[in-house]
Amino acid sequence: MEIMKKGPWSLDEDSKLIHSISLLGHGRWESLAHFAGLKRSGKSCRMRWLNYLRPNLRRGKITPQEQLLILLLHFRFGNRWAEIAKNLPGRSDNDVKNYWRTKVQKHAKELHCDVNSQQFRNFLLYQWLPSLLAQQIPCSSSSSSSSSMTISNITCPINVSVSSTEAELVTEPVLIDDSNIWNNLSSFEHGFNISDFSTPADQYYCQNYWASGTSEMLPDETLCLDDMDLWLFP
DNA sequence: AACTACCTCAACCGCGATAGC
DNA sequence: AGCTATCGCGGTTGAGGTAGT
Repeated sequence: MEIMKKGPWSLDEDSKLIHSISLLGHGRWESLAHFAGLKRSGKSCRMRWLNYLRPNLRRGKITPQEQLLILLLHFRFGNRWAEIAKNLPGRSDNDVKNYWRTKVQKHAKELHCDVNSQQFRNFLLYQWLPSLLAQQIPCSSSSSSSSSMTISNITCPINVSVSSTEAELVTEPVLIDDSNIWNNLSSFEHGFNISDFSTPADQYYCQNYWASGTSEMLPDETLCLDDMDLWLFP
C-alpha cells in the first residue's frame, strides 16, 4: 500500500497535474493521479484542480455583488455550497463555504443568534442585503439606469442588538426602493433593461445570471417577499 | 521587536450517491 | 442483487499571514 502524500501542494505537483489533465482531461481522478506520477489520492487531485488550478478561477476577495448572490442563494439552497457556487462563475464551493463561515457566521455570533434563526434571517434581509444593495446602486440622479427609483429608508421590523463592528454596518442609511427590493436587485447590473423583466422572479434571475454569461433562466418559479421570510418555490 | 489574537483559505475527512462489475 | 471503487459534497481543521498591543 503506497503512502499518500498530504498537505500543501508543490509547484512541481501542480505542473504535473495540469500537464496530465491537459492530456487526459479531468475526471477519473485515481487514474489521473497515477498517470501524473503523483503520490496523491484522486480525491486530493480533484480538490486541487477544482479549488485552485482550474482555469478562470477568480482569486481574491468576494465582491459585494457576489456577497449579495451568496446571501440570496443561501435563502434558497441552504448549505448546498456547490449549488450556490454554480451561480458564481469562477468561485468554488470551498470559496462560498469559507465566506459563509468566516463572514456570515461571524456576524451571527456577534448578534448572539443562530445563523439559521429567524432573527438572523431578518437581519440579513433587512440590514445586510439592503446594505449590499446600497453599495451596488449609485444613489444619484446620474445613474444610467432607465428606471426611476424612489429611494427611501427601510426599517428592520425587529430589534437587533448589534456589536460595535456590526453597528458600523447597520447605522449607515439603508437605501432601498420603497416598494420592491427585486427592482433594485435587477437594476444595479448593466446589460439589460429592467423593463424587459416584468415579474420579480424574472428580475431576480436576470440579476442572478448576469455574470455567468448564460441566458439560462430557471422556468416557472415564483419568488415573493413578505415581512417574515423570503420564499422561492417552484 | 516580540508576542498574541484573530483571520483567511487550502486541504483533509467522512459520508452518501453513483457507476461498474 | 450485492460488492467495490470512485466521485462529489459538506463539515472541519490547521498553517500561515496580518493586525493589534
